[in-house]
Amino acid sequence: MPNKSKKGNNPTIRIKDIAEKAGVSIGTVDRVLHNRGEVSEKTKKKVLAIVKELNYQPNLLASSLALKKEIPFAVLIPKAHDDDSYWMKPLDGIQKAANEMAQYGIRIKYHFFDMMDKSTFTSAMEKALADNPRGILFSPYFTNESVKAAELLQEMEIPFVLIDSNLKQIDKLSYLGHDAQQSGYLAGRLLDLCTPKDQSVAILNFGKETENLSHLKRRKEGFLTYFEQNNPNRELHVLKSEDEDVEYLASLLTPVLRKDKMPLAGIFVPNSKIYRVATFIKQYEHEGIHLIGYDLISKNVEAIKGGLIDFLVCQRPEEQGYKGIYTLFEHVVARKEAIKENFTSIDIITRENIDYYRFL
Amino acid sequence: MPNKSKKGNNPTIRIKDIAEKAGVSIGTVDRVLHNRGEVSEKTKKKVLAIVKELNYQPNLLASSLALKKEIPFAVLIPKAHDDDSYWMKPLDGIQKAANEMAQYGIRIKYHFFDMMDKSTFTSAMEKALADNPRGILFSPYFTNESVKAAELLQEMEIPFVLIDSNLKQIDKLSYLGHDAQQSGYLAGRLLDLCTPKDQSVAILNFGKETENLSHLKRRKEGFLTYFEQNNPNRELHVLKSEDEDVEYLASLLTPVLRKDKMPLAGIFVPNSKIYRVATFIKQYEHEGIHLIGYDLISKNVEAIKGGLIDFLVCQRPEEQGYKGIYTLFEHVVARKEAIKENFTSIDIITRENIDYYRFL
DNA sequence: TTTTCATCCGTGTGCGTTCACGAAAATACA
DNA sequence: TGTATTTTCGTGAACGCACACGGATGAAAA
Repeated sequence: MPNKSKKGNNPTIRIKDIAEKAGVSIGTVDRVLHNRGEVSEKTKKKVLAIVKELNYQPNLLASSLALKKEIPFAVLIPKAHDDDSYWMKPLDGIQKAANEMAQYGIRIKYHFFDMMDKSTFTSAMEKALADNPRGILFSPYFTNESVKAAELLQEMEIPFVLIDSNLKQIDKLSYLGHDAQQSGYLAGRLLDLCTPKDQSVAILNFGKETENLSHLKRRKEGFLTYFEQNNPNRELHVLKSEDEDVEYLASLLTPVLRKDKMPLAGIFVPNSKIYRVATFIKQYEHEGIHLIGYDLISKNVEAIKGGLIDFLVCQRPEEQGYKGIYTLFEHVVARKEAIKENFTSIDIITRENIDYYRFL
Repeated sequence: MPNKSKKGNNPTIRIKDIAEKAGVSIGTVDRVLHNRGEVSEKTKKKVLAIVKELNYQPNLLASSLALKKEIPFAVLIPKAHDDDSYWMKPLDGIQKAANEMAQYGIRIKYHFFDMMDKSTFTSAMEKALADNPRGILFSPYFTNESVKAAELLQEMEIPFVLIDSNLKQIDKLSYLGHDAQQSGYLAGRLLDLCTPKDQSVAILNFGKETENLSHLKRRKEGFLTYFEQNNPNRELHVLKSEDEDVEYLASLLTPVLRKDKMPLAGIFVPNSKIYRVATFIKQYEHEGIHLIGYDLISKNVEAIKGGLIDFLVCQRPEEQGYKGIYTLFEHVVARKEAIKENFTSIDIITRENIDYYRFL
């Protein structure tokens, strides 16, 4: 009899069904499927043909039940300075994925590196490799070191996914992140939209900032490109703050704000530090200046709810972490193909919709 | 020996472990866990205590492998008029969930009803109930009929989740949808932001529109509330178009557009029909009017990319479908608790970020 | 012909559950 | 006390798959 397992109309085909149709035993089919040899070319071809014909889909449940060994994954991301840090967020997503996949034997080992110190990245990667992970998720924060690591991983045939930033030239399993240039472009659009055309806008970088430099650069490019293409007459200030201190900010911004002909109407900060500017705006009572920044860290959330920040651009860091692990899982356990470049959406957050952006 | 299954350090505890510790057989433990009687109070308590002590987590894989019977779910949503219809989107999400959960024996039966005809809802619900589903996902499009159905489902002890609209007073497993009022409020904010304060804005309803009326009402309320609270001096036109025809629209809008003192600067349509207005704007060359509407149906996508629409508010219908099924699954198979009111995010879509809103 | 060895393949066991079946223990009734 | 019931429990076979082990076959070497 074929199989009457689930009483559904379209019977699920099992290894046994293939075996019967091919006139061999399930052991043989198994050897073919995992191609671990010990089977003649002839029967191998026959089996493969039938597998294809019946469109056999292995039962993941039974598979990982039988295959009772662990599957170690490694995660390599920057250390979060505190609980409000950006890098807590991918971690949340990763942990959620880890919980869901514990059933399938997935075990995740975390390694953190210091964003100030390249050597910690390399040594963390070495530690990660020490326990022979079946897959790695990491953030290629330091480009050179990451390229080297990626090449090593390729040699060792360990699949890896990148989150947050991309290594374009490298053949990874997948990249999960946002399009930084486009997000800057979007920020330009939003700032342009909400400020009078005859006033100026500024982009402000924090100089001490060591966060993902290539991202910052590309966000800035996108922002500037927007005005080039859509409003070239707009006066633009490109500012750099050497300090995060409010007094320093005041000394930097006040001269720009004072200009009479083209007063400053909006400020864009291409990372999560926008809340610093919000603090300045509040302390010095400059309400009315429009602010756009990045990321749903709690200080920013507070500022946007208080009406100090107009827009936050959000790159779904939790989703990056979650999907990153999920992609590894699907590749290793379910042998599925992955999407090479998987851009997360660029969310526009305002005071009005922020409460509905809770990632679970 | 305890168990050395996964070679992990913290051993997964199995039914067998509980049985041994309680001095009974696994059959007994099983009976206790599924409390299907035939076990004395005394041993039941003992087993339960040990289950709790060891924090036993059943192995879903083994469970659904052994439990080879099907789990039928029913889905009850409005019929999509065509492939570009809004109601295709939740369906996509539902189907994605269905594929993932086929492994666990989940089988979904679809029932569609006509948005013009209440009786089709009732009869579809009857059909759905006919094959004793273990869970139902439906859209309570017709409130009265839905309340009745919900009460029936409660009696029959069939868990159900609602998508798209909510039945507040009803005790459902979960509601998945957006906050309609707040999305209208957000639309007000956006339109206010991108139009000069001394010009007027309009909200336009299509009269023939039979789509989810309570949603439309609440979106409108939110929109009006925004202006009441934030810009009460703004001139507001509340329009109703009896026809979707461009000529009719022209006859309706032209007088409003012509006003010299407070020319019309923006139009809000509280549903996916905004593309009709876009067509009108283009044909009658009224570029410069800002448009805000709902939903990523392809006609709207086209219009937003062409620069005719400024913003689309998106309620993630695919996610509603996906999560709806997922919630049922978790409740029925994994016996997890669900979140009663699960609002999806209210996404702001512009020409700049639309390409990154592909749901998979 | 018998022995040796490599190649190819089938059988059987176990993964953690579920559930039917029937046996044992406890209780009822005579 | 013995028998009939009822209650309570243990046993074993699946579910689909992975893999170890050993058996069969045929060709080459003795």
